[in-house]
Amino acid sequence: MSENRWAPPPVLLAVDLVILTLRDSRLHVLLVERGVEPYRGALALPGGFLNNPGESLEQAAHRELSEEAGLDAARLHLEQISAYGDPDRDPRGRIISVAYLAIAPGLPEPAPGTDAADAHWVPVEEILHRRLTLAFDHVDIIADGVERARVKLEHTALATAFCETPFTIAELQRVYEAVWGVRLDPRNFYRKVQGVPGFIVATGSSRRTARGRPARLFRAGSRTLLNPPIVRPGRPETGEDS
Amino acid sequence: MSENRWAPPPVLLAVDLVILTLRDSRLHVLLVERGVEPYRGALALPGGFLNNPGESLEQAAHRELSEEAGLDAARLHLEQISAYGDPDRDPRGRIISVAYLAIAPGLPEPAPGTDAADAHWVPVEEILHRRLTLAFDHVDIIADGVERARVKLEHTALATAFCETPFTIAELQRVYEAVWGVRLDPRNFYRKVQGVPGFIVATGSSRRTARGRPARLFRAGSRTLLNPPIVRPGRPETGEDS
DNA sequence: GCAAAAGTGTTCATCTTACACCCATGA
DNA sequence: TCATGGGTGTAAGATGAACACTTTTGC
Repeated sequence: MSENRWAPPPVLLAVDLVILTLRDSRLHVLLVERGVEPYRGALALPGGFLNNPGESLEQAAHRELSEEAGLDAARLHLEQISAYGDPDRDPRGRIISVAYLAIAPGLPEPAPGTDAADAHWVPVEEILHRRLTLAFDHVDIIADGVERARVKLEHTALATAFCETPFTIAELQRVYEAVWGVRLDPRNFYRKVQGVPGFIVATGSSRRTARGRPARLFRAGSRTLLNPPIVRPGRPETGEDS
Repeated sequence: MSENRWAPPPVLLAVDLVILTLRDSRLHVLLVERGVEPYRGALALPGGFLNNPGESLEQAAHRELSEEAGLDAARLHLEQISAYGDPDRDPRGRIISVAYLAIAPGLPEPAPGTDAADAHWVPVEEILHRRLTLAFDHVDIIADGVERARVKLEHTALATAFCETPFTIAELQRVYEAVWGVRLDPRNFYRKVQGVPGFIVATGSSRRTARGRPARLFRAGSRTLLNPPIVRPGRPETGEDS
């Protein structure tokens, strides 16, 4: 920290949320339609300014989670992605945004009549591949959040945050497939996840499905770090140099 | 973002730097002795307030890097770690700090007489294991930065940022050993790093050492993402659950 | 020649992958 | 009994750890 005789210019600080969930086996992010300028009418991440003098960044994220998305903040994964501070990222002036990644089990379309009435689940693929235009730098923030989720699926028990408790191994597999955008062999996946000590724990009961043999039910284990990791199928080699 | 009729309270924004390097085969971080309250006389990370209205967070980090550490910002690894915003992290008031991780090849002790005269390289181990007392929440920030470096050594070419160009494979191995705190088999390491396409490229020449066969010299390749990864030796299993 | 560090070959255990096969259910 | 998804066995190939061994230097 430098000397404090000179007063540094204050900035505004916002918290934005990348809320991911699985709907119909596809990865979705929650976006809200902006009611005010700038970017009025455009889709944006839910979020808001840090407004309580005593609240931490994480507490602000929890508050926005319930205010803007109507989500019970308790019992849901929340972690910081990054801070975004380009001088021209917001036309209103110098606004630094701290983005958080939240992950929730499949949720219904936000109910009309609430604060979250103008919120919608949008497939991540539409934003990242079709480059749907969003407000501010929110496409970049979503890309960073999704990449974070992709990486953490390998080494942490993050995938269970996408599932209701209890869940089947097939449901867990759909999480990996949707987030990574790959197909996995169900037989090998079955053994692989069971081979990680502490990852998932059998509840003892089963669940009947539309057809086929009933699936055993599991809940998340106490272990948050996975070893051995659940490795992502290797992307194709792109040989360069020697 | 919420409505803008009500003005949110401004906060002060600081940028702090976790500058890592290898000295004598041990991981060190650069710390400065604080000349002003609070924490006068204590060791702290180099950093300062965001003071130029038009500068991005990353530009501010580069500026602090040259002002406080006397480092030519160009050509050195710099990435954001996280934002830290606990309400009571700074006794002066509400100050949010965005921390950056910088990695540099072995550098001399900062020269007296410069802005960086009160800066010192401190072994990371002393801070993390002996829990040396630092100003603010800087121990946590260093822990996060070191953990980031540890993880990224596996999947990215970050290790080359610790080395001068050109470097030997043994030097690269010392980076992995110091950051991970492990011993690696030189023969297997030798082949492993050469087996990752694009990671390191032979320059064609060699360097004589004090004794022993001269080592081939390499420079960083164009590939930043490593596959296959350089895997960290498995930490011991801690069996829980089933 | 000897010590030391660089670099190579080889073996054995383990992990991954692919896929044949069996199990339990609804229709 | 058939179709379907859940779950098990297993063999071939790839990977990784351990370590014997060769190469090239300074002394």
